[in-house]
Amino acid sequence: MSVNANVEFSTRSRPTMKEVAALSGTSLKTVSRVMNQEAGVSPELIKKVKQAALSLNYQPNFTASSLRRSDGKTNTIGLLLEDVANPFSSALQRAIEEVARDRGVAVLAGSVDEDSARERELAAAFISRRVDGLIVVPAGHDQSYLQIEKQSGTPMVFVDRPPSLLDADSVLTANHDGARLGVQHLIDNGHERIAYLGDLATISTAVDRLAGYRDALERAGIEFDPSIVKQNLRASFEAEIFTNELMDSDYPPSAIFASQNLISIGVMQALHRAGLQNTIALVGFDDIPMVELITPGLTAIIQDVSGLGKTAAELLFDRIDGEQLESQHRVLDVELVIRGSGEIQGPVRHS
Amino acid sequence: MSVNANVEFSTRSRPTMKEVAALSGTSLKTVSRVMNQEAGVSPELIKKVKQAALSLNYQPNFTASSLRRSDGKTNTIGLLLEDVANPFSSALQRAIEEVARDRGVAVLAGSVDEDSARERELAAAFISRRVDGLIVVPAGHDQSYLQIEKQSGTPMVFVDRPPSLLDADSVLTANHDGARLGVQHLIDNGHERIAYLGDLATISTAVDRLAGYRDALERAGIEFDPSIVKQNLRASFEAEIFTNELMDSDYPPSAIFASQNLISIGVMQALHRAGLQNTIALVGFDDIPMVELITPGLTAIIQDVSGLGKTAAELLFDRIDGEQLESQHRVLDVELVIRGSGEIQGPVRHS
DNA sequence: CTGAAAGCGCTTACAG
DNA sequence: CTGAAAGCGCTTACAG
Repeated sequence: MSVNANVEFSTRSRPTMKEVAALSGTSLKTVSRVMNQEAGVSPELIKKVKQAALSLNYQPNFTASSLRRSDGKTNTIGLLLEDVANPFSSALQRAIEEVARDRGVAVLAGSVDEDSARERELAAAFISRRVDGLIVVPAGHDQSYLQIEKQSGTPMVFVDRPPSLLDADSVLTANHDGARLGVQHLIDNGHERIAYLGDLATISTAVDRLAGYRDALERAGIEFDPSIVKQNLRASFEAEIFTNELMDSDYPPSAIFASQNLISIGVMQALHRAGLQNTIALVGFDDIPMVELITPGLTAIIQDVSGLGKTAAELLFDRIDGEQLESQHRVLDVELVIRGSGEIQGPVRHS
Repeated sequence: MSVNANVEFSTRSRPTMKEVAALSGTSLKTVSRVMNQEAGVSPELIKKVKQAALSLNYQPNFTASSLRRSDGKTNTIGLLLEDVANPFSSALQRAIEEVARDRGVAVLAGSVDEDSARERELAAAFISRRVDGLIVVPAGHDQSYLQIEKQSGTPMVFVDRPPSLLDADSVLTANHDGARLGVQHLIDNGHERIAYLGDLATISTAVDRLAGYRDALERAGIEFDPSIVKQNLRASFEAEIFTNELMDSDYPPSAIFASQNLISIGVMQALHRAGLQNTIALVGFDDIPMVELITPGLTAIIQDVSGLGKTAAELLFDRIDGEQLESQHRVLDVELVIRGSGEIQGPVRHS
């Protein structure tokens, strides 16, 4: 049974300020004053207007007011994420929402899916809706298309990956240093033959992490061996396959550095299946869910995803508030969390 | 070094159709015709207008056009989720985005956090921005505040949980039948003493799953024992604690039904820590990530989260397109995925 | 303290 | 095929 069968299909159009004015016997301008809580309206008129608004169920039209208002703000920002469904993106979105919420700002979000055409479409869609600012995890390698938009006064902040061919704010993780730290940890535990399994070589974070890996090897005087380095792994199962190949090879590594959580998962699956999880050391970049249930626990380089989102949102709102600074570039530190997999000892004896 | 140091701080205001008209020597209306690809403009004028638009970097203002257009559509919908950061919500968001994307519709999303005040605030924020429709995972127990909005012609669809005190479309999972199926599976494997660990008793899905549990027991002639039933578990660690209590009790259950993935994780942690993961059977509602790495694998009732989002979005767009149907109520089937934890045999012998 | 007029950037409804 | 006028729902700038 319908709760309100009698009104089910009646569609009254939405009341306007003009109608509220008519019902309350005042002017449009007075209604506007009351709705915006401007000072200098007599208590009687305030009461009348509020009553009329209530009885008509008046709901202010924020898009109309934003069109006319001198600041032109829509109190809406746009978020371009890798994929709203992946844990990194959604943690980012959550942290940004938190900052936006406190300011009465709504958040438009979309998935770029590592597709530069999609990135431009989404940016255009948000711009045509006149968002007050943009937070972007870029997929393409040329953000110059946003130059005009930036000059037109739309603040924008890049997160996780820096913009290319565009000078703008960015908030990044210490990818190079983080990877170096992780590989250094394996070296400290007696490993020399350390494989590297990485993401798409077109993603800047993957490039930086590989550089960090090489840096750690170089500092320890270990030669770089391309045969135990694999990039462009796009899924856990690809990492699993390459791990199997490594283990079946003539000269397998004693340790693995996984540049990303999906890759860590693939490596762990391969090691578990081969019964090598307590033999081959593993350090991963990024945390994985439910890490407590797996033995040995994953030793990992953890990034501050909430911090990335919060910092990006704060920078963005500073710009929206009119601050005119040079481009800001923030780099957030990582943390090495020790859980067992990275402390499996390697063959090298340190004195 | 800045890529464009010379223009860094110059903020040109955004060009309007009027300016494009002036530059191209045509009228505002002709520019509007060209931008909207209306038929009946001479090729020469089209060319002139396009050139002028390009040289001014004209970007259409969709909010302004939506204010004037007769359909009034903003091509934006609003999503009220439990928490954009949780996997269920973000999978839902992703599926909805997919459908919206094909129609050129942008998605506003926000987290309700099981807070009914927050639910109303978010709904109001989206409504004041004149979204074309709302998809809601309700937290509160009274959605009558949306009645007026619904009558005003804003389509809305409820997902995962039905609306209360409001007649509207809904897309739900078969929670009762799914839970019954899971508990039935444990009974079929020889269990009679089956504990139930559930979420907040104010959430309708939790209520339905508990009812499904009781239904399965009743059908098998097993008496309901409140001492091994716990509701209102809000985190994995709470489920872990209660599992420990169960195991330490005088008459522990031989099997556990976990009504939700966070609870499954807590139970698994407790069982693993006690070394009982191959002794006590477990079936969970909802999948957990990385299930492949854990032994025994979690036997689970899997819901079609993408299907929920896709169906909800399709229903919503049907309404936005003007279909005037009675309220639609869809219920999506679940699947029992067998992975080992639910097939641990209980004490009862079936002939 | 209150309100009539103009205008935000567009589209609609008309007229030529 | 083209354009001048009016108006979407509001706020601004001004006058009383």
